[in-house]
Amino acid sequence: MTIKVDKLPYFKGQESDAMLITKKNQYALRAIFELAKYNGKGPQKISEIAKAQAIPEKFLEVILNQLKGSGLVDSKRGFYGGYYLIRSPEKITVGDIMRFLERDIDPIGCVALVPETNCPFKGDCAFFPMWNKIKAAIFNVYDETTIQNLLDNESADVNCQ
Amino acid sequence: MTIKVDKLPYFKGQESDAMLITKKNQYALRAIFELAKYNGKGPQKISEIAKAQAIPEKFLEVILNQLKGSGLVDSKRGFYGGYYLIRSPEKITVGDIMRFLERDIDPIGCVALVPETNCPFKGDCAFFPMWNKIKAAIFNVYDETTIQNLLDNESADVNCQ
DNA sequence: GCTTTCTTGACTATTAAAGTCGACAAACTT
DNA sequence: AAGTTTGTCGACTTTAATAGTCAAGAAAGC
Repeated sequence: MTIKVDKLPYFKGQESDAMLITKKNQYALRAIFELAKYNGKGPQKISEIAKAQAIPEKFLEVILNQLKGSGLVDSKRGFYGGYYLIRSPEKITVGDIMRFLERDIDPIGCVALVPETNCPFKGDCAFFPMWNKIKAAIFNVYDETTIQNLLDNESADVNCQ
Repeated sequence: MTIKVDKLPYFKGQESDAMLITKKNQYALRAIFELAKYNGKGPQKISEIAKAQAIPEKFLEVILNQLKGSGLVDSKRGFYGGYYLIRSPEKITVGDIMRFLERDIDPIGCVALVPETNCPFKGDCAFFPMWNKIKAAIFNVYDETTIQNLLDNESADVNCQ
């Protein structure tokens, strides 16, 4: 539920206990956030984004490549190549990105729909309404947060740095 | 974000991609839920709880033992031994349980408090308000859900079974 | 043709979480 | 008091998703 910090500066692998988001998905968000900074200023190189956001470069290659399927980013090869947004930061929500990243995961997300005979979760039906509420609450926040909002946060310098 | 079901009936290990909750914590919730069913009717054996909720017995031993530290459950050894609640189901919220289970995890949960020089997350400060909102939204649901509510769900038979 | 950069698929590594084991200590039975 | 039953506890092994890497190839521009 929290983002653990005690493994800094170089922590690998998963965050601990019930993290909200995988590192890969964090990287994806941060990459798009970084692209948004240079929106309209031509393609950004993977290596630049990786450096700016402290993301392992080779891993970022994989991630950005996948993100092309989202319709949010596109790329160009060669000397002046790189990645760029194809939708403006105020029209991209975190929800758009998260939904894309989680697209291959079962969209129902409910053991309640599993045939009774297979269902080892005798008590889970009772929990189902709660998990649904939580999921809705999370996506409510995701959907109301645009990349532009995040850029604004940074320039407002509300927190550290 | 979802609870993956395509590995049933016996899936081991983690759920996929950014699950809300670990299996261990799910087991803990379900164990307390099960205890609540027999609240006031004497101790329930680990083996019975394990069977009822399809939890690996030896693993459940570890979990229930830890839960004793929460002040929500207690145990008794011997022939008529087992576990039992020491607070009534309507006075236990999911939030109580989750907070206990996550007690050893950094309570601040914010990279923003890491000294700038160590901070590899150049963009994370911008994300911080969003993560905070989400965390609050989740615990809002957790805190308003009592174990009694869950029992009521089950008897209402809203979903499967 | 040379360099740069993205592309692609297959590959390996890591590590938290999941699950197990066995000797022991209470509590009750007869 | 001997013998069950059941919880206790620490150390241990296993698992599998996530994380991260590699190397050969294909556009794009100079």
